Amino acid sequence: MGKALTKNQALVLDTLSRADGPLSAYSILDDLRDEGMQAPPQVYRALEKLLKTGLIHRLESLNAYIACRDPDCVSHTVTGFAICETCGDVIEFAGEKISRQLKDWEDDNGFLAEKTTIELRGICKPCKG
Amino acid sequence: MGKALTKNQALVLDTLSRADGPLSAYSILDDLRDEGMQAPPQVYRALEKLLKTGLIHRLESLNAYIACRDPDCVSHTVTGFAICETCGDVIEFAGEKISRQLKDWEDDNGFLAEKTTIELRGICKPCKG
DNA sequence: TAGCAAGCGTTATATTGTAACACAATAACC
DNA sequence: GGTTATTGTGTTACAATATAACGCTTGCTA
Ligand SMILES: [Zn+2]
Ligand SMILES: [Zn+2]
Ligand SMILES: [Zn+2]
Ligand SMILES: [Zn+2]
Repeated sequence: MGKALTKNQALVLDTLSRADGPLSAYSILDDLRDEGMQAPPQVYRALEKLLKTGLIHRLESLNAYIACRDPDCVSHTVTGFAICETCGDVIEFAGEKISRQLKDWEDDNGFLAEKTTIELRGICKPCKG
Repeated sequence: MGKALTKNQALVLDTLSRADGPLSAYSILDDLRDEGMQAPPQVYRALEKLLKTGLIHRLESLNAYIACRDPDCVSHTVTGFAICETCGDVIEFAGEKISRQLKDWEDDNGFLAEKTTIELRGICKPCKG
């Protein structure tokens, strides 16, 4: 049972859920000025919590955040993101096989991964036409 | 035939090559003050060029840069990095199989990746003991 | 020799992220 | 209940990362 969110956490999550793409911390802040959010630390603290609970993801190559839209995300070993450079769309994918390949590499090399980042930057199907 | 590097590009590459781990743009700048490097744009422009030619890599999850140490790096479809949170070591790996899995996903989903980021954050073999 | 592309040096600014502090709400415990 | 530990809050100030824009130089090359 996941803990209830605080007001700020709920606001940030709500903003990310409504957005149709990744948002920077500062654009979240701007969106929430009217709701009483006033300074970066408030946003960053909420983001940190939401990341820890897996409700959102951080896109490292964009310095941006996105709400998790995959219902079984938690069950995946790794989550990948395909980011369209043209329309900005982000597709979250599971990559079970990739996950296994990475595990193999880890086992072979004695590396224990705590977090895995997989991000593709390119052009999505609709944008290719 | 790769073009010769300019002075600034050579300086930046040299700094990254000597380093035993990833460096931030600003620490490169600090290292090169005595060599005449004075402001961020000079470093960033050199980094951009070196990235384009594949001589260095950018670690997205660290906002840092590292010299390529894999002799056949260019022949790999994707390059992965395992970053130890304890000692800071970075291991560059090839991931041919992973590359193929990603290609499969791309084909299935009509996505054309131009750049692929794979970064593992965790603990390396020596640090685990 | 004129034009062009790439790089350079510089200043200023934009963007992203934290440290630190005092206080408030919440949860845990006896 | 009352005490205490944990977590979150609001705030100010600042650090770290990255880019815009300008005018100039250099080396090709047509
Ligand atoms: Zn997810
Ligand atoms: Zn697209
Ligand atoms: Zn490489
Ligand atoms: Zn290590």
